[in-house]
Amino acid sequence: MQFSFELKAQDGAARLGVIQTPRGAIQTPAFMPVGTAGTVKAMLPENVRATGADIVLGNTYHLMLRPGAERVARLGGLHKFMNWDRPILTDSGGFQVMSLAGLRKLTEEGVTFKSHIDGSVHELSPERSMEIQRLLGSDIVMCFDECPALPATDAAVAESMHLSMRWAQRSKDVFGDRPGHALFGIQQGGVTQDLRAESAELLRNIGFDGYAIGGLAVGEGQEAMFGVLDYAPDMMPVDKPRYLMGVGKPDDIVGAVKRGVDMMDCVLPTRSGRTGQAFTRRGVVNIKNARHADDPRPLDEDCTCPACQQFSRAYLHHVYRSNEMIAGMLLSWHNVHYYQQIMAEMRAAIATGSFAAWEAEFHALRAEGDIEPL
RNA sequence: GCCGCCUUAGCUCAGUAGGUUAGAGCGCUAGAUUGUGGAUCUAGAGGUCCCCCGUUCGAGCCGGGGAGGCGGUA
Repeated sequence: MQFSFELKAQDGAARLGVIQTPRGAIQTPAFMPVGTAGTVKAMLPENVRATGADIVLGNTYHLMLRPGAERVARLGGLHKFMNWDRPILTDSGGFQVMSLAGLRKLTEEGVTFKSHIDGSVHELSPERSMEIQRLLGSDIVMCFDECPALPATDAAVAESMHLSMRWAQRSKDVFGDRPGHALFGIQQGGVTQDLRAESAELLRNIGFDGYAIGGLAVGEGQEAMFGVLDYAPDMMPVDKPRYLMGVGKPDDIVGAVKRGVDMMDCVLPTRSGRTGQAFTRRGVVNIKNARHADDPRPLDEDCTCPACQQFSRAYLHHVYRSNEMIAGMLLSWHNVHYYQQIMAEMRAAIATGSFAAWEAEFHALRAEGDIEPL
């Protein structure tokens, strides 16, 4: 089976679709939990799947350092290795070009990293990134790019974008023809419309299976990000999936879907889960806060996840404060479940042309705030 | 009973020749976190320096007495 995308419905700019891959379908708009090092941290694959996730992420840079792409390949590929037989999207390592800025050297050829684990030196280039993602067995491969931190000058953003576009061409050249596997280009250009348009055109000329919007949620703020999303999705081919990388908080995701984004990923549900922050319909709950210590009520009375069905806020507070591993497990589970719940509701709303009404209710419930203290 | 050591933030402890507003780590109270360095960062609250008396311009610090704790010894 070939990789394909079918647009099934549209409601305003919001799109309902389905991506077909040999490893299963991905209903869009889709939220993709992040499993950087071959695990959606603190969750079993079967439980990630049960929340409704069709696809998870892996990371080129982290898996390259440990356990090593060749080793994963020898062991049968990333899907078998981490026991997730559905689609996997792998980030190219481009984000680490930014997040590990202190540990790397950037040239036209690529990036030299000093391992944060043992200091060993590793080279990452478009060619090597493609090879690693092939060895991992990734279903959706991302071009190797540079994700500049914002704010930055237009000149710096333009120079970085042009480098990423040259790397995109090299990525495409090496990726070649791999039936059933997709290669996504990544638009850059910061918050400057002209640069975004130029980047999109360069990517369209190369031709990809999907188009990502990169370089957002890196310090520009939600208003600026939505400003870009007001025009960036329309710069992409209508018949290919559009992937907003690294976003975001629940209201970021709703705003992105509203503006025509089909796919998103973010570490927040799992990272926040591990650090005591829960996302609910009524906003954020910091379970570490002392006010939950005696609260027998669930995190969210309307939620069907195990954390909410089987445990009290008092218990979640206790296990978090006691550094018990189940705290990160339960809160991650809840957060991923909540994110997938939102996605399912948005897909249903788009299908029935009621996205605006759904969105209004989403914001109204959050405006009410968390449940009253006891 | 005697001898020695100890007593400073919730806990474990620093502390300057005797000199403004007494510190640290952890804990506590909150905040941040967006293609995951299981990371990190930010802010805040909290003190009868065991008690009393004395010396001194000035005592957590020096002297005396007392209380409590730990260890040794008879």
